[in-house]
Amino acid sequence: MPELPEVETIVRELKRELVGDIIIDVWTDSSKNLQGNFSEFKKEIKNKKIIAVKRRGKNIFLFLEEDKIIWIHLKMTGHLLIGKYKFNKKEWVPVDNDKLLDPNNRYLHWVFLLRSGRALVLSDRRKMAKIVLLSDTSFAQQKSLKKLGIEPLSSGFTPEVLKTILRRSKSEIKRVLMNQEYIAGIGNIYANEILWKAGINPWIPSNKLQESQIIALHRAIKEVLSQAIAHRGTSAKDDNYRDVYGERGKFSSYLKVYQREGEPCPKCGTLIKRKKQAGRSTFYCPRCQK
DNA sequence: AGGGGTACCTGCGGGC
DNA sequence: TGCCCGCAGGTACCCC
Repeated sequence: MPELPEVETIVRELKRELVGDIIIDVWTDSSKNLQGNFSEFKKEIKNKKIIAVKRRGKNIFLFLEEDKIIWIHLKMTGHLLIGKYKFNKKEWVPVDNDKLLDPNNRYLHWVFLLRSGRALVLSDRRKMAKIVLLSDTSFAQQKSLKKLGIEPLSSGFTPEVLKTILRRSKSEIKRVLMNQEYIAGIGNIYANEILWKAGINPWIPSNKLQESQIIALHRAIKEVLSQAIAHRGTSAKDDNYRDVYGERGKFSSYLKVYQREGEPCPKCGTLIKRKKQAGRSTFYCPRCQK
């Protein structure tokens, strides 16, 4: 589900809301999300204070005292919500009635009860989200984390650096953008939007991009991602994404091609096309992105 | 290396 | 209405 802008929005709020709070208990009906044993996990994190929250690519890390790190990847449909919840017969429901309408409350699978009386909740319709308990040492040993590419919004991500990345691969440019080992955090929505903005064909080999295209691509990556963060992420047609308060992301109304098959390209009026690429939908303007 | 496919899971919407 | 199909923001893994 969430890509860099959504995860960044979530993490900023988690940081504000959770740092200093203490996990007093944890409940789940879907221990498959967890790598490892649930009772062990519970024992390790119970009564630990949350001291920091960080993001890396699409990964979320809750740093607890005594060298415990909860690593969460939301995958396609994971959501983190904060609020007051109560156990009603056999399911958790929000105490605040306004939140009953949040579709994610139907799929609550993890509840972290907090000393403050609130809960951090993971909703996950497709149960693919991943939770792993790490220590500083095991954190440093995680292969998939070690392999993560550069943060596209960091100051180190310059046009020169992008050029070096692109020259390394003959793969189609959209695949490279979505490959977390090259650049961390871009998924299908933003890859589509970025390539449209830069006027680049999603199928051209990464190492064939012209200098001017690399400059345009670099600018598009920075602009699209930071604008999406400014609008608190994207809740697309299926209304899936919500922030930790259950609010929609407002970048949806700024999407130019994603889920706009058959609609006119905002630049030239040609109808937007959709084609399968690497098992995903690629939306593009056949005229602007030749 | 790089492209294709499937698996993990579940639900929704469209077509017939 | 009911059923089948394709689709979904991600990623790991297998095959050629």
